[in-house]
Amino acid sequence: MKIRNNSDGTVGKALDLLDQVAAIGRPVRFSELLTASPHPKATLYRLLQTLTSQGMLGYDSERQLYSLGVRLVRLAHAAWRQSSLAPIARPLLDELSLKLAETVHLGQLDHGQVLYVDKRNPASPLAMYSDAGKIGPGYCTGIGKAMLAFLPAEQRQSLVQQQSFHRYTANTIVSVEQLSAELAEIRQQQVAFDREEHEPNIICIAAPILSSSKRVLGGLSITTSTARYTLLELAAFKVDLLATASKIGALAETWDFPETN
Amino acid sequence: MKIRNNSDGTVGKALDLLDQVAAIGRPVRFSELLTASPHPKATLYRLLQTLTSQGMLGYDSERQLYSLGVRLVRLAHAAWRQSSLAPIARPLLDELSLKLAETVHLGQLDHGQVLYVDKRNPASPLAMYSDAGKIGPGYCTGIGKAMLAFLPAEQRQSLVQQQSFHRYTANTIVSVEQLSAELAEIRQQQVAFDREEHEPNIICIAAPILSSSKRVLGGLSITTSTARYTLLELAAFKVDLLATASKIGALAETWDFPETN
DNA sequence: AACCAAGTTTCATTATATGGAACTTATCTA
DNA sequence: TAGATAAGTTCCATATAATGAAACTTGGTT
Repeated sequence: MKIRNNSDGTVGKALDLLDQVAAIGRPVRFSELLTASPHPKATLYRLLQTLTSQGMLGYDSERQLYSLGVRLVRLAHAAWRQSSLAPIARPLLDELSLKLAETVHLGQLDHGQVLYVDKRNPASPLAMYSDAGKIGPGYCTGIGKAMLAFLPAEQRQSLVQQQSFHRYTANTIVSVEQLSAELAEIRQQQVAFDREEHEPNIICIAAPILSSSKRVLGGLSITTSTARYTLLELAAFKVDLLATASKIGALAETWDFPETN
Repeated sequence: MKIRNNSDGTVGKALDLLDQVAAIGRPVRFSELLTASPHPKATLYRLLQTLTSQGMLGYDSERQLYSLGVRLVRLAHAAWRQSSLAPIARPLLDELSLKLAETVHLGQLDHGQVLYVDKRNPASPLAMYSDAGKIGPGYCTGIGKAMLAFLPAEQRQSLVQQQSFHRYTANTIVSVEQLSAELAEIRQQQVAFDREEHEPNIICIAAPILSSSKRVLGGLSITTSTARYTLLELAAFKVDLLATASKIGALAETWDFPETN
């Protein structure tokens, strides 16, 4: 899963360390990091010092625990604001979610995986970082497959190879061949389906968001459960889905950022 | 405002560059970054390459524009999840906001400024300057003053000195002396008020969130407008505010992070 | 076609990161 | 409580990576 082969010098090492702390998912001691670290004690120690002093990590000196720092949240807020996709798509997500009364996701591609950047759930309101920022597998989510399908052949094949397949359900795609065939099908259909491939009873229809030059900017999906709709019925959302996806793509292109803030 | 004196080597330079891109607030060209950069062309170029290859920056090759990268959003999501404050406080914010029917903010201290990490806005949404991930001044917001007031003396004085005062309204505190006096008052009262110091007609009552050892973990505020309440009436929320703040503080201490994810 | 600006690569030099080992706390154990 | 063990921190010669002046390439303009 973690294919970040090229080191990119010291900066790369520092950022990998951030990932390591993120992956653990809770505040962590020096020694715990050390056992899983490719670096010797002194090197790891200095990397942690640097990141802490920079605010990328927090350090609880009472308990001697490192955790991800507040500077990340600040930077991510700026990232979200200046992404051409998320702020533009907001009103369109509202509209789509309201019209269909179903959950809508907006995602972007991140190293072959899906990064969810926004979500609308008609029932419960959105809490910013609890939903946005989550990642999901590329090969067994609607958005993931939709985005992969419309990538340039070379990049697509490379990312397909990199998927680390895991059988979440009986329907999960678990081979490069299966996935490639599915992606070809998606290119023809213009939309991707998640046929309970990631979670039982959860199905979705998804489309890529493309620029005018057909570059993949992101993906859009409508998610529901088998209790509410069959896959066949879900296909009826195709028109609305594609319309919204192309609107977002068009807006993202012409978007001029506000002069100052 | 930007007191990040120590360079911390290459990693520090790279992170400063991220801040620079964030501050511009929109996708930006190489040359624009170069004019504002302390580094020569080649150095800046390689820093950008590294950050882009690491996913901390995105690069639109068609338009030759750099922007903050998706990896930041992923890391911030993890930061939010593993912060001891935000996930724990969630249900309590809901409860408080619902009970009082007013806007509730949760903040943390970041270099003397307030970083808002969560927000609850019941039915009537007041349009104002705050959202998760946003930062606000420490010296003229309720949360900021509440947190500063309860810091250890040495740290408090240092941060008070670092504030760059700007008179947003007629009531804004604009000197170190005024602020120090206000903070002393806040320590006695246990709560801080924002008396239209940041935005006209916006007032709030705020309290620090403290650990059992009286360390400042964050701040909590109830915000409203002068159209709805007077400052005096706002003081009636003190009991509920302090109760919720201390509940959050207690929970944050005992919180055991889930084993795995 | 010649020019200019923006972006990219090169390479010798310099500065920085590295990591083995010694050292200093904390924590456990008998 | 001493002694032992582990965890965290500092040191310093060496190796490695970052630097930046300059040359080069690319794309656009007159």
